Amino acid sequence: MARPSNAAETPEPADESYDLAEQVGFIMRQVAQRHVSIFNEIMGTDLTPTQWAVLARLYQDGGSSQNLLGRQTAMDAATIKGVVDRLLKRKLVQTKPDPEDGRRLIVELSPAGIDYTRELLPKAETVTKVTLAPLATNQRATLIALLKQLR
Amino acid sequence: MARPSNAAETPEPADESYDLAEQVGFIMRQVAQRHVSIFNEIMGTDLTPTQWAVLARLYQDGGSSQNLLGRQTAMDAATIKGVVDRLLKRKLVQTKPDPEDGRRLIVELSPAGIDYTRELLPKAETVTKVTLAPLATNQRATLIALLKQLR
DNA sequence: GGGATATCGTTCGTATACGAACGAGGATCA
DNA sequence: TGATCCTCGTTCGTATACGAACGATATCCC
Repeated sequence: MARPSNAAETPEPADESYDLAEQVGFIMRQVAQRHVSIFNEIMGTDLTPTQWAVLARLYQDGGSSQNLLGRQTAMDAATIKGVVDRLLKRKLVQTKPDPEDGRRLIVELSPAGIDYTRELLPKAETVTKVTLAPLATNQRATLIALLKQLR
Repeated sequence: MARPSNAAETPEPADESYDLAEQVGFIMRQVAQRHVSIFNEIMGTDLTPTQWAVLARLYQDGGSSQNLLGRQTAMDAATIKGVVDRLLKRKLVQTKPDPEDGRRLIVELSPAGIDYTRELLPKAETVTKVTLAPLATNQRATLIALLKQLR
């Protein structure tokens, strides 16, 4: 059986022209999948992209409250909690209450987490390089610029 | 506390230059989040982007085996099974064994699924339009072309 | 024919992702 | 001070996402 056709109906040009494979959302999902695959190959499977985002952000800026950390790494409160919990279990981060705000939980890298992150930084750069490898240098800049407009 | 510094160590230019917010993977995740948010607003919350991908693909091409359907919609065997199961529960798709291959399960739209998909197609096009709205027309084509090279 | 190999669907475990609801703590303002 | 509103962290439920392992079925090839 081919695509459900209805010769009796008035043709709707808009409907006929929809091709899943041409939609930005679908293409982006595929690109993201390739990127994660590259990430896993290069970084090793024991760390996820999301977990790495947290480590990298903490390495750059030092500790912050859990919610703020979530905002900085593009995760909502429920998601960042799970990620921080798993990093806590691996002793890569540590937490303490904020003395100035009883609601806040400060999250920061543990000494082991600092070392671990520093070791992985070159690999993380490689991940980006390999992901963008199919593009020419000027194309890479163009892509990043366009994507930033769609955030 | 700022970023963990080590004045005593030899500076590593590569490490110092890593900025999470500038990595393709991170930016793409943010763009994907915005896209899903737009999708939910326009389509209504009762259908996910992945479920929609299955409906749209089945509408375009008719039924196919569950595994092939997964490949066409960029999902692995375990993921497509869950999606098909949920669409089955909502009676938007139906399945039957492949008479020519005892291993295969043929998945196709139900009559209700065909109607439902047809109704949603214009909205799905709007999702893409709104997602790309911040870009000029020629920029949209450029972005799609670049992304396709990174699949 | 029959054994090696590959594919298909299923299940399990783990990790995002996020809406919704909740209680505790903080800030604002009358 | 106290009522109101906001923020923060937590928990629950649901839906991807995918590696790994498994049994059933096909196919290949000698």
